Amino acid sequence: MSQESLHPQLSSIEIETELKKAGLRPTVQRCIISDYVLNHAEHPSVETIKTWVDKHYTGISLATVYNTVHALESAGLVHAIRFDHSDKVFYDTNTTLHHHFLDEKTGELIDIDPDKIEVNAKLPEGMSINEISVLIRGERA
Amino acid sequence: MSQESLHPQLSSIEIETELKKAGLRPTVQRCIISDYVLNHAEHPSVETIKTWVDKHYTGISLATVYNTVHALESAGLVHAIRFDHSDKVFYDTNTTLHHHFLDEKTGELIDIDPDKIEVNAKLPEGMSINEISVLIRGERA
DNA sequence: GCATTTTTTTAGAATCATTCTAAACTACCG
DNA sequence: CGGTAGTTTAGAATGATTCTAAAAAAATGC
Repeated sequence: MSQESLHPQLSSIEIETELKKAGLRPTVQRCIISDYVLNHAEHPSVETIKTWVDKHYTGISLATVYNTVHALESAGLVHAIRFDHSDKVFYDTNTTLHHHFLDEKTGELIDIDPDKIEVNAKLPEGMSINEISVLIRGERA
Repeated sequence: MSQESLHPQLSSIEIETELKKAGLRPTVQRCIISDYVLNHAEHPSVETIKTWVDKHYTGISLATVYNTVHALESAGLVHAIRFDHSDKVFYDTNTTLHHHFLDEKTGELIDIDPDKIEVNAKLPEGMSINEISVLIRGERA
């Protein structure tokens, strides 16, 4: 599936090396949180992460969840995204350029591969483009 | 300029009728705030609005600024937008479909007319499209 | 290994944007 | 006018996030 290219599933062991490679110490807490965020969650918010963590482990503080997502973000493993419809920050595992589809019925957010969307922009003189991101709102059958 | 089609400049008198037409009482505070938001500001945040209001008038409360932008929003005169780079809500005067250009150097946000950007999306089966919005990040010379 | 240094985790306090509340005020309608 | 409904207000409450300072854990050096 094309899902695979968007969310490469790393095993728990790989998480540890992934963190190390990114210059982050693979502490217990970080491994737990990062495994969830990078391998299992879909655009989670901090709230989502904390809820999941609390259900499966004890004694991981909210501050650590924040610390960890910030560490992942600075390391480039994750991307903070925001949308008009919510005041929450979501974290996107997919740090390569891609687009989003928002199901307006369910609120579900789905990654769209960049080669599925073609954008042609005629911008005014002097505007240079670094990045284009598209949000499509709609519904899934 | 194409600016005109995006930000129709209403005179203060028209503001009053505009508010009435939208079913909002044209109170003194609302006229002041709405005139700024609809006629003079560019994608203001509540903070921006409050700062401006405080500089030009006295005794308008923060709560009223919030109340007013919410009223404008429910009336469809304004649109709340959020971007990855900021945790603030911005209000967009232009409620018709359009796109945005974000100058990554200055943080300035510029409206882009929809006919300047062509989008071709090949979505998976069963996804219907209600609206497409494009954000271009780049720099202006 | 053990002592030292550095980084991480933590609980709780602080902050910031936003919403709520309840009382005072204003606008509109007869 | 006088009453009713809508609006404004200050300040309290909320919710997300950041900060703080101390305890814990990990890495480093010998």
